[in-house]
This record gives sequence, structure tokens and C-alpha cells, in this order.
Amino acid sequence: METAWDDQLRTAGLRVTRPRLSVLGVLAEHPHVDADTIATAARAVHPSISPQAVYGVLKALTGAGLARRIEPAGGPALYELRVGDNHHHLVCRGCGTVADVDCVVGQAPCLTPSDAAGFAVDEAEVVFWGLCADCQVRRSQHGYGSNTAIGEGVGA
Amino acid sequence: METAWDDQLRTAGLRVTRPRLSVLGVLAEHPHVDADTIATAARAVHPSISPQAVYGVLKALTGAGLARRIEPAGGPALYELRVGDNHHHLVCRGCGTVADVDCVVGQAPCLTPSDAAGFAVDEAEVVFWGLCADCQVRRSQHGYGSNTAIGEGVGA
DNA sequence: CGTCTTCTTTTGACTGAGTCAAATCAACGG
DNA sequence: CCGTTGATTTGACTCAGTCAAAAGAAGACG
Ligand SMILES: [Mn+2]
Ligand SMILES: [Mn+2]
Ligand SMILES: [Zn+2]
Ligand SMILES: [Zn+2]
Repeated sequence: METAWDDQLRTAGLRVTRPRLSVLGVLAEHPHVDADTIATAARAVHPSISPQAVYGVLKALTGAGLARRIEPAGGPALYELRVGDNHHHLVCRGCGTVADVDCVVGQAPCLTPSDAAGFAVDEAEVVFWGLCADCQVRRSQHGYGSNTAIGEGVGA
Repeated sequence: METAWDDQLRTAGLRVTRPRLSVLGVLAEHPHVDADTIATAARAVHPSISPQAVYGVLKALTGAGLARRIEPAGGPALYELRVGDNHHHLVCRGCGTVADVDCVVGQAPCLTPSDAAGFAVDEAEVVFWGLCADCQVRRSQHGYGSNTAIGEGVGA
């Protein structure tokens, strides 16, 4: 199951190295992690890996289309292996947790602007901001009202 | 026309100061600018303004709901005075130019995820990525094909 | 108008996230 | 097993933004 990384790397024209396999292993277990968390986790299997190596690996992986980088406002970049399906994200304002949202259209750009102003649009990036289940509970316990604002069902 | 800033600031419980008026003036003329550009432009009318003052002003303005902050991936935060209408943005991958996109729904959240995973969603942030008209021309002149990929008309 | 309180700005140090380049190291084709 | 070339390490550096103490100014009140 994990030797598949080897093929994916080689097919992408990349050499198979221990830093790359470690990072891929971390990404497989934890979707939506930042570079620092990846470095810490990767060190468990490859203790001598340097922070810069992690950046280098992530750049190689994203460049080759094996990983995806997202940058939710207010935090460091996050990486994931789920690529090529144009999915979107839910981000919790309370704790930063990120969850995947399937795109109902499937292919980019899944939305088209009402007026594209001359732009050739190739991607519609959608981030849903709100509170995760845990943070809703935590907030209501501390006296705040739970704001359950839901709009119509358009899908995304 | 510009004395309206005074009232807006006071109504928001903020004092009327020269740094704040300068920043508001810059934002009124240039939508979607970063803090550094604001500082440079504001210095034309208030030469002694410090970079930190700009950050402080911007935090006060956004906190009071007089300005909005957006953070397109790969660049510094941008600020604008157009607030409260839940509009979206087009960002050029070539030159970073940002254009507004009216939201056809008007109120947040204008989209609802297909599966909210227990989140209470209060906002759907949409960023359309592509190439602006100028960059399309520039690219085709240099031999690259113009990729005109347009999806269905959902509006945003 | 003058004074006093409180909010703002300034000054300057500092952090976090990421980049860049030179030197060392290791994958893998032959 | 060697040599080439790509990858990692090391270390310095940038950029965007934060934090806190000290100085300054807005504006409430007398
Ligand atoms: Mn995802
Ligand atoms: Mn805008
Ligand atoms: Zn949460
Ligand atoms: Zn452009």
C-alpha cells in the first residue's frame, strides 16, 4: 500500500527519497496540516529531516500535482494529498479545524462570476467559515448564544 | 464628501485622527491595497505616518466594520471600504490584480456546503482565480495559448 | 479656554512563515 | 561500482505582521 508512493514519485519524474516518503506518510494520516506539524511528525520516522527539507519536499509534491496547498486566511499554509477533484473546505473560526466539502459540480471552475470583468477564470476557490460542532458546544457552555444561520441549499 | 469620514469614525466610537483620515482617503481611491502600499500613499498627505500606525488604523477600521480585510493566497492582506454586501473577488494569477464580483444572493452565507459536517456556517468566501484581460494578451503575445475555460452560469 | 483622562501613535524590538544560495549528500542510470 | 544530477542540509535572510512601553493628541468636562 505504501510502496505506491514510489511509483507516484517516479512517474512524476521525482526521485524516491526518505524525506519525501516521510512527508507523504504524514499527509496520508493527517489531511490539512501545516509545514511545521509535518516536520514534527515526519521526524518520528526520519529524525534528521530539516525544516527546509520539508518545504522543499512540499514544493516538489505540489509542483508535481501529488499534493495540494491551501492558505486559509489567518494561518499558515496547509497541505493535503486529495488532489484533482476540485473540492472545497470548511474552516472553524474557533479552533482552525478544516473539513473537506465535496464539490457538487466536480470540475473547476464550478462557479462562474456574475460578471467576470474580462478575466479568464480557471478556478473557483470556496471556503466556508463557521464553527465546528465542538466549538459550538464550547461556546454555548460559556454563555454565548449558538448562532445557527443556514442559507438555502445550493451545494458547492 | 470627505467630512463623512468624521461621522463614520465617531459613530463607531473611534476618535478622528489624521492617520485614520489619510488611510481612509487612500482606501477610497484604491480598493484592494496592501498595508505597505497604503502607508506609502498615506505618506503623501501625512508624511510622518509610521507603518505600525497603518496596521493600528487598519485593525481599528476592520474591527469597527468600516473596512474589510481579505487575504488571497500567496500575497499580503488587502483592504477595502466596500463592506457589508458579501461580495466576492476575482484574482489574476499573472499580476495579482483584484476585481470585485457582486454576489447574486447578497447575504452571507450565499452558498451552503453539500455536507456541512456539523459546522454552523456563517460565510462562504469565494475567490475566482484566473487571468485578467491584460495578462491574457501578454501571455498570447509570448506564444502561450489562451485558455478560455468557462463553466456554466451559476452566478456568485 | 484650559485641564485631565483616555485613546492613538510612535518607536523599537521581536515573531512566524517562508525563501534563497552554497556546500554536502545520495538516487539511480550506466 | 561510478559519475552525474537532483535532493537535502546548513545558515543567512526577507517579508508581513505583532507586541509593549513611552510620547502625543482628541475631546469631555468644568
Ligand atoms: Mn481538503
Ligand atoms: Mn472587494
Ligand atoms: Zn472548532
Ligand atoms: Zn493580470
